[in-house]
Amino acid sequence: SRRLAVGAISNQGDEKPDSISSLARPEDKSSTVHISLPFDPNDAPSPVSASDDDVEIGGGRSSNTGDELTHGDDPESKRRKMDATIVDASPIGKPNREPRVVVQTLSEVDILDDGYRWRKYGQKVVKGNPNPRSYYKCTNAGCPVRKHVERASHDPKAVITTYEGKHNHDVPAGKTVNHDTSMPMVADVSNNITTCMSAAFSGFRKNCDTMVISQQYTQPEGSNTVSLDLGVGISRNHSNATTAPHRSSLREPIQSHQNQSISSECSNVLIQGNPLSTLHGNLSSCIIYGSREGKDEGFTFKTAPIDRSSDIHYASTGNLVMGP
DNA sequence: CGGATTTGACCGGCGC
DNA sequence: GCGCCGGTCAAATCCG
Repeated sequence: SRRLAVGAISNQGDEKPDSISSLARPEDKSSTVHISLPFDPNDAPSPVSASDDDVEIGGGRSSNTGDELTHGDDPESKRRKMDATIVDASPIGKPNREPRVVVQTLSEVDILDDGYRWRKYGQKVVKGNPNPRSYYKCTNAGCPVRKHVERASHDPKAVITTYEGKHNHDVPAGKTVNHDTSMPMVADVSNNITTCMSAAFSGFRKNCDTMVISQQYTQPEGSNTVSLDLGVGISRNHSNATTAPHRSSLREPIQSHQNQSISSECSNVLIQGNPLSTLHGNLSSCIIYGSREGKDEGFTFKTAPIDRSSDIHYASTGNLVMGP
């Protein structure tokens, strides 16, 4: 079950089930989340991998060699060959891709505080996007996790953060007070979507000092709908925890344009695995619907317009105070 | 002064 | 084989 619980990353080996989960986390000013997780169909065969459209579980390539993290080898294949004695440890094409989590947030700041400490090691302008992409490494010794952050070309408020790898350590003390280590994650991960959600949610959790998530996870037989009710409570205004430069004076509410529902309070998470699954929960002002990532890595949540009809969840659940 | 950031160069993959 | 491109390195610089 442990593997299942980490289905999204189980192909990478082992370790803390939510280590990767903690990666995905929106910032306080964020309103949307876009998560992409790799799946190993062999590890976590899922009955919901029906759609190629928006959600496909098991889209990830089954590498079975994804132990680079476990073994502590730095899988970097692009090592500069300054020294001829260096031998590439990963001779096979690109069999072992690190787990990748793509988080798209709407934020005015680039840096999303996910509880970990990052050191910037590069910046590059990539084709098709005038905004530079910044590259970060986890500063924790031996931690292979990297991430890159860029703003979407089409939406200057959309920050796309891509995480690669799994943290082999906990959130640095002081960054996050993660009291609720026993927080019930998704217990039954018969559905990989849920796994992804657990990843995403735990990311939220890590963002907060205290966050109680109670979930009711149901998947009616023969239905393509997954319901996930999350009661989210955060005790602390976490805005102080962010390392991002603060334009404290600019506290105008994030305007909701097309793909976002804005509420600094708790709201809904809707994962629409079109057509295969719909996940309802309460989280942080975001609607997520799954989609497949183009390549082999793939599981992607994209944001979708919130259905205001579901606003009832605002009242019925969570107190996710994301703002100051 | 130590750690983080900046930035140009370098490297390897990939397409033509 | 060549050039483009994304990703990384590392020296220089910045900053607390």
